[in-house]
Amino acid sequence: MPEMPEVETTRRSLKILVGRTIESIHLSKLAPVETTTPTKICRTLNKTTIITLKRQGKYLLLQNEAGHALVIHLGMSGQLRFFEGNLPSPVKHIHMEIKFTDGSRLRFIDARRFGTLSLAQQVDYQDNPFLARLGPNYDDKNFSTREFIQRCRQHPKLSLKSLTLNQSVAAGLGNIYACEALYRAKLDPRRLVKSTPDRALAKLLHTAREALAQGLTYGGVSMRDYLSGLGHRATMKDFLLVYGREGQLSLDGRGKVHRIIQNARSTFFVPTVQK
DNA sequence: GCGATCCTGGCC
DNA sequence: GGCCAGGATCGC
Repeated sequence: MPEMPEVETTRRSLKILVGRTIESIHLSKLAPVETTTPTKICRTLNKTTIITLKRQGKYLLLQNEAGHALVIHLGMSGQLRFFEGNLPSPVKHIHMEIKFTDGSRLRFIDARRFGTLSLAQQVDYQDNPFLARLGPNYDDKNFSTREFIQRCRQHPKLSLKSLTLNQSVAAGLGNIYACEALYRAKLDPRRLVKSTPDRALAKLLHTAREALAQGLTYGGVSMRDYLSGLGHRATMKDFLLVYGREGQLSLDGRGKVHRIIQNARSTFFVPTVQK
């Protein structure tokens, strides 16, 4: 999926939605609506105005004046695209289209339908089961190293790779940045949390933040189908140290990149560097 | 914990 | 045709 930098890039590009009033919402028959119903989504948001765009981990929240939010997860292939004028058509896999009173539109396009649309109506969003499960955001400045380590210790049997992908420990990393963070921390993705000292976990938090921050600087990875909300290509792909480099040297030339499968996902790492 | 699974599409 | 894909849940 789009990971945190891609979602945050999308959020920033969609701030132009603020102040727009929803005229209507159309959901496709196959729209990945979870934990609520299309009717509820429409009834809750129709004729209301978007006042803020927030993000929790990889979830985007479009919040209205009543504090109710449409919660969007882009899954693996989801895109949000905003249009003011002409619409490119025909476009396949449009699963949601919001029409605003000024004639502009927001589309949710998601070929694989791994994305989700849901609602959060309480101030703390804890009524949304997805958001309730999330740990603190990696980019939350109040998220301390101490708390991160405490949260890691709740899962002693997880491999470090599984740990970094676990959104309840800390939210925002996906497969690419998990590989990048582990490489930067010189930690073997197969290593278990229980055999990893606090110092190394602290390092991992730091490198995860570094990798995400760099991703954000370049506006996301843009592997094959990611586009920001306005349709610009991103370039972070050119800066990945290990992800997607099986059989090649890491980008910084420190060793040969191997690919293994963990939890049915590819892990790229450099065994001679990561211990 | 791990593997299977939900989907479609791109690439070799 | 087979393999791969930025995610996350569910059942064993």
